[in-house]
Amino acid sequence: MLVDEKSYREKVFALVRTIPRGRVMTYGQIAAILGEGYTARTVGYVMHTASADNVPWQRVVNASGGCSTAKFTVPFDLQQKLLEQEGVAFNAKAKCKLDDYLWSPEVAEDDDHPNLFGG
DNA sequence: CTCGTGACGGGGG
DNA sequence: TCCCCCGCCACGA
Repeated sequence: MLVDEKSYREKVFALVRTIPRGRVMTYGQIAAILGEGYTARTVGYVMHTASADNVPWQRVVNASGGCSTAKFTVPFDLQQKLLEQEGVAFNAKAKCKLDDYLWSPEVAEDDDHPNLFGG
């Protein structure tokens, strides 16, 4: 690859772009996969610089399965709404079930879930 | 170069 | 189970 020396941010974005519709990843998981130098904190920082045009930022949630963006970055619960449109269900506590929706690029083929994107 | 910030995560009460 | 505190490291002024 000609551009293996991507920016710190580009690596995060590249990974986020691999998250399929109807699935999510957590900041900590992304940091763990990218490895050295990456922490949930920095991944979160990087994500806030992302553009909706370049990255499906909505598919990144915190370790609790909730939307950290709901606090102030975007109007109210936009992220949750976007995810719900993709088939990700949230409970009354505004958390999605990570056991069902968490995406792992390394075990992508192991998915025994139904086609959430079906539509 | 230095200081403070921030879309996080884990442990204890 | 929820809330608070501390540590983590890239970025911007």
